[in-house]
Amino acid sequence: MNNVDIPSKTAGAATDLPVLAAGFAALAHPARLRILCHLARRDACCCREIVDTFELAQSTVSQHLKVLVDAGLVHYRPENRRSRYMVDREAVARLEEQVSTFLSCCHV
Amino acid sequence: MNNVDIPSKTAGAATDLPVLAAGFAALAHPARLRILCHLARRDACCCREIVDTFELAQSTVSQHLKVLVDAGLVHYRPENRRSRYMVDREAVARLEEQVSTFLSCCHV
DNA sequence: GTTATTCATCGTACATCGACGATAAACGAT
DNA sequence: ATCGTTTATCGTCGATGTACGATGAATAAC
Repeated sequence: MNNVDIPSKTAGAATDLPVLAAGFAALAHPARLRILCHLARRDACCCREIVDTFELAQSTVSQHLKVLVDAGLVHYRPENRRSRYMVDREAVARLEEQVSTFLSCCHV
Repeated sequence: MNNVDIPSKTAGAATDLPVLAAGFAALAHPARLRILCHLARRDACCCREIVDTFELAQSTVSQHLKVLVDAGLVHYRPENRRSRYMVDREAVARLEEQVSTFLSCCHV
């Protein structure tokens, strides 16, 4: 019911719509897009650096980061003082693939 | 501030992050993904047909359709009795392009 | 030990979402 | 004219999102 067969080149990859929708939701805020983009430029960031970069309270940034981490798009490792956030590039690539597959099926 | 320069092949296409985030938001619900997919299969649909297809109240479907229309992904023309909903395939293609551009910039 | 820094989490306040039923308008059919 | 169908919109209710300040824990520096 929540799966869609997609005529893709990658054989038999059905798309799980709730999962895909969750991915979209994680990206549905400009601040998170900016954060993700910022993370992608550097290799790793601590929360503080992002707070300094954007004009947001530290708690707000922490929340946005959590959303990205929960969505699996960002890696998180608590380090000594600063925590280490890193784009999970494979996950982003995977999401891009899924999004592309889904959207191209909608404009063939 | 909300624009990101992306090293894309398509020259000079800066991405407007609030706009992109709005696109993501429109797709951030499984029901809307299913509706969009359904619309893409048929050429055009009335609201009723979608109501019959999915187990949702008519008002709910109408709301979801409105979101898709407001996001510019679906065309809307009120016809005699039934209204006519149609995927705007160019808009979807455009969004796919923007998403791809943004996401690939995040996993280079 | 004390202090400063960094961070996650909690609580709060407000806005928005998502579902539904009810309703009214438009229209075809009788 | 009346009835049934289709649809958009309104109101409501609970859940979720978004922002912030406050707080406490961990740790580096002194």
